[in-house]
Amino acid sequence: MNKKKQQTEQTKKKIADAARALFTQKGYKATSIEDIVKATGCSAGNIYYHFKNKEGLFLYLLEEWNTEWDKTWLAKEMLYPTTIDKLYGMAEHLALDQLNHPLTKASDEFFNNSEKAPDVKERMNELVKGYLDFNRQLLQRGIDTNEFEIANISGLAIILDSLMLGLNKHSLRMEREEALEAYRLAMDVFLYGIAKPAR
Amino acid sequence: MNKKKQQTEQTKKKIADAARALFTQKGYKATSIEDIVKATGCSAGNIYYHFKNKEGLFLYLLEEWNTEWDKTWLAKEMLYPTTIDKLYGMAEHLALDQLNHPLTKASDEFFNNSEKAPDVKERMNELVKGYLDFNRQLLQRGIDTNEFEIANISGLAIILDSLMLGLNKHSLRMEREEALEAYRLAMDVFLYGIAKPAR
DNA sequence: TTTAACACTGAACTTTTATTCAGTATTATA
DNA sequence: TATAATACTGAATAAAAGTTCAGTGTTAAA
Repeated sequence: MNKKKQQTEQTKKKIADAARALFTQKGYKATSIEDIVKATGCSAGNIYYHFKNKEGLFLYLLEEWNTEWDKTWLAKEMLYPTTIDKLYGMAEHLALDQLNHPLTKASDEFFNNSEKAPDVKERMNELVKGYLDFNRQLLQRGIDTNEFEIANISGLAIILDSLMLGLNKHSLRMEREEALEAYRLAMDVFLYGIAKPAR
Repeated sequence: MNKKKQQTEQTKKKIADAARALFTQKGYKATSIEDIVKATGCSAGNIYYHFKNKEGLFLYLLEEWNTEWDKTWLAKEMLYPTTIDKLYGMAEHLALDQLNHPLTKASDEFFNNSEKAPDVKERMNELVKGYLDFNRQLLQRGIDTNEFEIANISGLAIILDSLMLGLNKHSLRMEREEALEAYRLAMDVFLYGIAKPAR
């Protein structure tokens, strides 16, 4: 019962790796099963043996990416004492992570496609809710530690997510150092703004 | 020679309007000619009579969108005396006019997926550069009028664009008032930040 | 060794897609 | 009125896409 499980894991990973690269490069819709077949060397039927369908394959990649991000962040979070430090740390983490896994381009396309089965929509909504919850918690901690003076936590969770979302797009055209700098600057602005203090 | 020209203009506009809405909502690849046929009520052949092909239709929309944005903003800009006012005005304008920024989503997809002519790519790059130039000019004015104290104008132009870009994505799931509020809040943050002043 | 579960193939099937074109109706021109 | 140009139809075409499934070889269980 070992060699089979091992084989399954191996090909599932092979398919996932190829699909991730292709979705990243070409986008969701423009990546065909045939593309994945060519990239992996295995048959179309085999892909459907391991994944329910194209949508399921993509959602699998998103969720995998998500849990991976959570894991690495959890290991990093301890290093930052204050919430402000955490925000800069998160920005850096995102900047670096998204250079390696820029799946967001395809997921934007995927998300904005209206006609989806309810279970697919459910999984998508859970993903977005996860991001905002994460931000809310972070901001709440900053309030608790008296670092921020904000009332509208939910609103600012969206602002923060928007900032990171948009910045990711631009970072695709940047070098590593340039992207890091941009993310740091974004956090500067998020925390301190650009207007002159004396008003 | 009048009734025909008028008719052509009318149906061309009808097709463009429907296509714009669909591309915005569903993205480039996911919008089919059949979708546009259903939305307009005219035939597929008619679309190809007025536009060279799907790509040509999309490029037409991009160009039209660009000139339209410049025109409307130029008319509005006078109303806002300070640069800070201009920024809030721009945010409101973006929040309300949902035909502007949402198209960037489709154009990103279009730009990234298209393995097509380099002159098309060049035109898309010019568009992005145009936004950042616009932001840079706005920020420069704010510095000239002593409203801001920023050094890294180019960096902040990207931050501002990122904020608007990301916020637009969230605003698709919002009601009108909710979206307006979010854009206002975004500008608050951009200008004043969220950290406590006394530090 | 026999049986059953599993991993996989690849061609066939069904939809969907962009695009074309022969033909029709309407309008302008001579 | 006759002719040419224009605006449009809608069915046909052909390529590409996602998905399925009967069948094949391999591994685990009895």
